[in-house]
Amino acid sequence: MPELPEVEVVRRGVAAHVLGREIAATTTFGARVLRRHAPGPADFADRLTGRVITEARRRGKYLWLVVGDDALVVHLGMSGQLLLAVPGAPDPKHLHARFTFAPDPAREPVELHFVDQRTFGGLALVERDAAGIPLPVAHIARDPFDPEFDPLAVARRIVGRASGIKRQLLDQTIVSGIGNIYADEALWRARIHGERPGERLTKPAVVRLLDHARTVMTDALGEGGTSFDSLYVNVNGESGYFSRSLQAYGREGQPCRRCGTPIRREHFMNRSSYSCPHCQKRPQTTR
DNA sequence: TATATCTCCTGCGGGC
DNA sequence: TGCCCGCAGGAGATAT
Repeated sequence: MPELPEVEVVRRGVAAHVLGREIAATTTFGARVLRRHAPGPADFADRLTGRVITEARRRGKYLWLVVGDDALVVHLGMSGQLLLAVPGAPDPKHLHARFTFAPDPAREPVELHFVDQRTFGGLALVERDAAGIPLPVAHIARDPFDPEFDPLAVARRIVGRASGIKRQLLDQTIVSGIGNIYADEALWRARIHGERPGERLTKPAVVRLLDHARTVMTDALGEGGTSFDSLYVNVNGESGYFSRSLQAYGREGQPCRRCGTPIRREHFMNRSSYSCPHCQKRPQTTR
C-alpha cells in the first residue's frame, strides 16, 4: 500500500531514470486512468509529446514530474506502480499508460509504464501554482519529510478538533503522507489509541506522535518501503522489506513486542486498525 | 464548518 | 472444481 515512504522510493527511482528525457509518445488504455484529466486522452498525449522531464517531486502520497510550467501528476492509489521497461517488451497486465522517450545516445533506452490493478490511482497533466505545486495537490498539507513541515502548527490544529486522532492522521489536509499502516505504527510507538479525540491530547503529545510518524516512515524508507504482496514495488519491480519490522499493523493475535499482550484488530473506517490493548488504552467515551 | 460514511475497483483466500 | 463473499484501503463525493 503506497504511503509516503513507498511513493518516495518510486520518486527516487523515476528521478534516476527519466530526468532529462524527452517524451516521444504517450499511450493510455481505458478512461479511468485519466478520470482527473478532464480534457481527455488526446489532449494528455498531445501536450506531453516533445516535453522534457526536468524534476520529480512529491508531497505526501502525490508524485509529479515537472514538464515546463505543467506537472504530470501521478497518484498510485492502492495498487498503482510506475515501472521501467525495455522498449518492445510485452505489455504487463493492468497496463494503463505507456511513456516512450526520444533516443538518447548516452543512456539505455527505456519506457515508463503506469500499471494499476485496482485502478484507484490515476494521472493528470495540470498547471502549477506560484509555489510550483500542481493545482490538484495544492489542498494537500505538507508531509513530515517537508523541510517546512511545522509540527506545532499541526498539533495546534489537531487538539482543536473532536475527531479521533487516527482519523486526523489520515486526513491529508492536516498532515499528508500517512496511511493506515504508518498511522497504526506511529500510534503504537506513542502508546495512543487511534480513537482518542484530538481535543483530549496535549500539543506536546501530538508533536511526539508526529515525530514517531516521521521516524517510522524514515525507517521504512531505509528498507525500501512496506510490501505485503506484489502490489507495491519500486520502479524495477522489487519489493521493500519494512513489513518485517512492523510492530502493530497486520499482527493480530501476535504478542506486543513491548508487553506481550496480543495485538488486537478493530474495524475502523471500512478498514482495520491494529493496536496493543495494554499499551494503547481505548478512551473511556468516544463520539 | 465539522464530522462521518459511502463508493470506486480487482485479486486473493476461505468457506461451502 | 466452482461459486460466493469478505477483505484490502486512498481519496473524493455525499450525507448528517
